[in-house]
Amino acid sequence: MIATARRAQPTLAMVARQAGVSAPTVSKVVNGRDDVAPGTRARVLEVLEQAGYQSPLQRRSSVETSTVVEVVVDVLDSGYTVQVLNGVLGFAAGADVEVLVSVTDPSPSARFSPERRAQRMMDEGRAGMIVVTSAFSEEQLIAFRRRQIPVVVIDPLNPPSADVVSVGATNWAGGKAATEHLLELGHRRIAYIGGKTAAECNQARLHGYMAALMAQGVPVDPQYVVSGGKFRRESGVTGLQELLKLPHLPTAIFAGSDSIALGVLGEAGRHGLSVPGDISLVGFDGTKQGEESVPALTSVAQPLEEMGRVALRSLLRQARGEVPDSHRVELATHVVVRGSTAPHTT
Amino acid sequence: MIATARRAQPTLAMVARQAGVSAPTVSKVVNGRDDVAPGTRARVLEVLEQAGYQSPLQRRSSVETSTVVEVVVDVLDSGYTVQVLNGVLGFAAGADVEVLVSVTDPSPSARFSPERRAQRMMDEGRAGMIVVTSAFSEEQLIAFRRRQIPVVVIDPLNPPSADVVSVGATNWAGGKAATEHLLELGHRRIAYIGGKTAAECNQARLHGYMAALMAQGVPVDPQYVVSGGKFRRESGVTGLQELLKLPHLPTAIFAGSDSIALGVLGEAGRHGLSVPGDISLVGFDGTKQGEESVPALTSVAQPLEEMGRVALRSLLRQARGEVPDSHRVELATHVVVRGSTAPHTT
DNA sequence: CTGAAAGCGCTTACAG
DNA sequence: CTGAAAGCGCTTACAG
Repeated sequence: MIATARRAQPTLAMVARQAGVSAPTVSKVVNGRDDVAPGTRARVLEVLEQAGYQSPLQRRSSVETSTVVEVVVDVLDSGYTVQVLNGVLGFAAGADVEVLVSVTDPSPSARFSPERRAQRMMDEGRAGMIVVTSAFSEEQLIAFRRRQIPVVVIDPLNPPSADVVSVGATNWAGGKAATEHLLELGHRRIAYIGGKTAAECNQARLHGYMAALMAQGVPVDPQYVVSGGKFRRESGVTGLQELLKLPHLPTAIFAGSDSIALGVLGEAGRHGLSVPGDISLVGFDGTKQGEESVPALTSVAQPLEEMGRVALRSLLRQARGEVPDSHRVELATHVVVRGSTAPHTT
Repeated sequence: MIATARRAQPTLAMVARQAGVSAPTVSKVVNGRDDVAPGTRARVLEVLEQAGYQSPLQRRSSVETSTVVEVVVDVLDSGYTVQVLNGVLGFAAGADVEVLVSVTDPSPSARFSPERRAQRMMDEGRAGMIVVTSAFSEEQLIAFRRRQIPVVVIDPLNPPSADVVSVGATNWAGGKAATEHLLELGHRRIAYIGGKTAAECNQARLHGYMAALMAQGVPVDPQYVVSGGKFRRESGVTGLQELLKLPHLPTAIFAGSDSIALGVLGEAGRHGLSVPGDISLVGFDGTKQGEESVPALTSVAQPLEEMGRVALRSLLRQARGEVPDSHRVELATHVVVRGSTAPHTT
């Protein structure tokens, strides 16, 4: 598909002629003066929009200004976000793009409401937005698209609509591979401690886990499936506590995230359980924290930096007016075997 | 001190009159045309600079544009940088400031040389720069200041000159407190595994350690002072290996950073040494990683987020033309006692 | 190389 | 509320 050839930039005078008013009147509308009749204003606004009028400031900034993309994150605490951001930053350095990081405003008073955010992005001539948070609703994301602001969502909680470009990882395949690894080690009582139940990625991991068990003819025991609150340590702590109440402790646990796995690891230590001696443990994400824990965590690595890179590349393509090949890209996960898993001993 | 009252923005015509040339000539200089005699160009440039001429684009952007500060980091791998950045982001959200994160270009070809960076910051009307890397030399930092670009350095490796504002932590006091903690637990053979030897903060920590020992009449044994390469895991790994060669293993180790301490922790495990059973271990920084290791690390916490906040506040003050109270601020450290230290047993 | 003249795009002040 | 007229700040085309 070929980008529409741009007509010459319309001037105030051209807009005025087309709207059937004088240049000063258009000037007033553009500058938000209030001495314009509502009907006139509406008509002028329409022509302005339709003609794609840009003030000289806007026009220049889109030419001379460096490209700035905005990355919206919840908070930079998890290794997950940091690694995605690293990927974005890495690609940005090579592409001569600058990266603005903004944190989702936790307060509901919403100084940075999506509305204001969109307006600001327009004003500042930002190239687009990479979303690494679930703070934006589907409708909000689509609203950005309507304003022609390119958006890419990283691993959205809900199945992404075709109107929003998203980058994720092969969660189902990863969950399956993690469970297969444990099965190969001889484990049969394998538990899953999940993250946010409704999250698309959590469901995919859970179903990958179930698929692996079923393929081996191992029945899925609902007692061994613990839904966590979030993809956080606490979920691992409470998750293991629940499992400890069961008559038969599982011999292996697949955790929905490295954070959860690290929670399990800490809690196991507190109960005198050895990992991998008593319990084999697999995480998900492949974060640095998991790599550096003792024992180091076997984990399903998501290519987080790669996801950041791909997100930025896709965003820049959109900004150039290219149509993305696909509105959804999933990058491969792979199991990294480290010290937290061992063969099942009877 | 009162900020100088601003004169009305000079126009091209005013500059032209003052330089004794016509407006078109000034226009050419401003726009970098090459049909201007070198002497004329030099004279015009001087008047432009002295008069503080801004193009209409620059003028508006400093009024209408949101405030953007740039944070320059080496790479977002260490918890240290991430936490400082979190502090900056937190304060930024409240102050309606946007944060641009840029990574020090590792390649020497230097697409982002300090020169180009400074130019870009001027062009884009950035409010200033927070530096969390040692990639800039003292001279380069001062060069930024000369161009009126506010700069704040976080915990510089070298003692900061009075021309550059810096924010750090009380490293000496922290090193002393860490060592006192170990002394109170009854330890006497206490080693120090340091980071970058020449770094100001490393020296301060080392000397705090020595001060604590000397105050207790414990001789400083040079064998127990291991200079690490960097503030990284590897230094802890090799540091412990060196200590293991000594006839008497220390009963406690004060590491110059949490990363080093985690390196020690891992290596200790590999040698069958228990922490804190055989060796008590104290880190420095108070990072999340240290908090989440098993056992959790006793550490000298730096108020990293606070440092980020203070840095941004100071930067914004500079940007407003206020003179900082001090060119150097050190925020208090404090020992957080966790599982990696225990009383000395004989 | 330089600058008087013309021109461009927008805004302002004000008469109706 | 509207717009003709004047003006502002900058740029362009070109004569010298």
